Amino acid sequence: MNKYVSRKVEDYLKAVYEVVGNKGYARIKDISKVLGVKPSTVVEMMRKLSEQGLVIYEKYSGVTLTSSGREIAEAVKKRHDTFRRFLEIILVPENIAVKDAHVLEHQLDPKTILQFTRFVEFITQASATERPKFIKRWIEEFRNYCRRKDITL
Amino acid sequence: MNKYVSRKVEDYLKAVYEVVGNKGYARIKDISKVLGVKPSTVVEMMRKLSEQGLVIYEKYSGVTLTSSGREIAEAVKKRHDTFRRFLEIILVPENIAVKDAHVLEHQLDPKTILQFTRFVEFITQASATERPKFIKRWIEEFRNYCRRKDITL
DNA sequence: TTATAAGTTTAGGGTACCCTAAAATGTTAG
DNA sequence: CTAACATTTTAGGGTACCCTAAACTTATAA
Repeated sequence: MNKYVSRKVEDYLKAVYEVVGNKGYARIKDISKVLGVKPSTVVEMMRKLSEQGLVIYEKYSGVTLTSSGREIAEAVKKRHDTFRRFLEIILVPENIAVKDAHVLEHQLDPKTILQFTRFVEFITQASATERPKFIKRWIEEFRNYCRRKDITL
Repeated sequence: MNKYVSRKVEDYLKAVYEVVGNKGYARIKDISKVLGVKPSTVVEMMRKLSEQGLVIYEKYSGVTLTSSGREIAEAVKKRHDTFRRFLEIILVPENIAVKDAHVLEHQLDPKTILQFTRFVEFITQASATERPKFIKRWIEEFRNYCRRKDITL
C-alpha cells in the first residue's frame, strides 16, 4: 500500500520496464548498463524492490515487474514523454531534452504534471486541427523570438 | 575552480542568501528553520561549505556568503523565480507552484533553463505590449481548455 | 553577577545508494 | 563432461545527508 518511492527506485523500475519490453525479461547486467551502475548495486536494489513487492526477482535468473511495479514504471514513462514533448515545444535541443525530461519526471506534484500535460495537449491538438491559426502563429512567433535572441548572443 | 554543487548545497546557499538578505547575517537556527532540518545538521553543512569557500562561518557567530557562494545562490534564486512564473502561466495553483519551482530549480541543463526563461519572457513581454493580440487570445484559450477539462473531471 | 534559558557544537548513529574484489553460479566450446 | 569465460552474488567499504543526546557557549533577567 505504501505509495511513495524515491527517484532512484523510479529509475530502476523504468529501466526494468524498458528492458522487459524489449526482451521479455531483464538480466542484472541489462539494468546495470541502462542505469550506468555496477551489477552489484543492481542486485542490492532488486532485493529491496522485491521485498517491497515491485519486482519479481530470483537469484541468478531474470527480473520482471509485478503489477504495482509496472504501474509505477508506466506512470514514470508517461511523465517522461510529456516532458520530452514539452521541451521540444520550447525548442530545447533533442539530446538535452532527453536528459532533462529525466530530471523533470521525478517529484513534481500531480497537479503540476497535469498542467504540463494539458499544455502539451493543447498545443499539439490545436496545431493539428485547422481552426486555431493563432496557435500556429504563436509558435512561430516564439521561434522567431528565440532566433533573434540567438543572433544577439 | 570546482563549479559543481549538489542540490542540497544549492538549497543551503539559497537559504543563507535569503536570511542574510533579511537580517544582514544568518544564525544556524534561522537556516535550520528555513530548511526544516536540525541545527546540528546545519552546522555540519556549514563546516563543509566553509571548507569549499562558499560561506564564511565562525563557531558560535553568524554565517554569511562569500562572493562565489552568493553567485550560486543568486543563480538558483533566479531559476526559481523563472519556474515560479512559468508554473503560474500554465495555471498551477500557487502553493504547488512554490513547492515545485523548488524541484525544478535543480539540475536542469543551462540550455533548458534558457528556453524556460525565454518562454516566460516571451509570454510576459508579449502580453504587456499592445500589438500581439494572438498571445492574449492564446492564453485565454488555454485557460478555457483547462476549464473544460476541470468540469469533465 | 550569576543562574537559567537559548542557541550551538560534538559525538555517535542511521539510511540510501554507490563501489571493488572475491566467491559462487551459469553457459558454452571442445 | 569439463575447462574457460561470463554473469551474478556476497562481503566489506565509502560518501552524503539526516538524527538524538549531551556538552558547551552566549545572552538575559533578577
